Amino acid sequence: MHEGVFKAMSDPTRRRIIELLKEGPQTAGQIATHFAHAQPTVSRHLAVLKAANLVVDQRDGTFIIYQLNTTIVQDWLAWVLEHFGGGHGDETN
Amino acid sequence: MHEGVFKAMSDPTRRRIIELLKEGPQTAGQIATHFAHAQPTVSRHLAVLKAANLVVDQRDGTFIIYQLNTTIVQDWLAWVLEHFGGGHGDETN
DNA sequence: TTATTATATGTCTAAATAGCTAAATAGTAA
DNA sequence: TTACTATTTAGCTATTTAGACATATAATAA
Repeated sequence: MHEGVFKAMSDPTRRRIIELLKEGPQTAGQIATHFAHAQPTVSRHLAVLKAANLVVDQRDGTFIIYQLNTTIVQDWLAWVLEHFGGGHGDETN
Repeated sequence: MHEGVFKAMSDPTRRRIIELLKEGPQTAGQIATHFAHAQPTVSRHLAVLKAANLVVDQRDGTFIIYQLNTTIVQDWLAWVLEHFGGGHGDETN
């Protein structure tokens, strides 16, 4: 269920993209300027984030605007806390 | 800093090992019985968790007992919450 | 010493990953 | 239509990864 999110989160570039998008939606090109990578490389990372449903995209003319899917991020955080936080493992049983 | 932890967390088998160890220390062999994988495969996963400092091991005769490094798990959770939780990105600045 | 048990490590294979350049696509405008 | 811009996709390479089996190591016991 959260497998894709974990995989997406395992890459530092993608984590930075998520942090960037926390400050607001951005164009694929704008996102790419924050990295030393070639633009297609960043595009691939965006595709991974999109496949994990962590971001949503929306075309505006020739631009494609990426936006954080806050719900998924929050759900994942809750799941992570439930499974690895706390102290004794199964307080929900 | 948390790169190793993210990588370790990205594998489902390792996540299950962490969940198992939340219930208490276990022998490498005991851990292995919970999975369909060959013993060396589980041993390799334990080595990854150990490299990420997520677990600590301690020999007891021929056995090696693995234990969760709760501090690292908590630190990672705090870091994840700080970076991906909340709503506006840089409340710590 | 030898034998046995528990675990790790060597070595290989198949699959996945991240990076690149080049080419394709989608939209806009002349 | 052509031309231009923004972005994705194709195709490739190098690296990493997870899995397996075989072998090595470490501790104990006889």
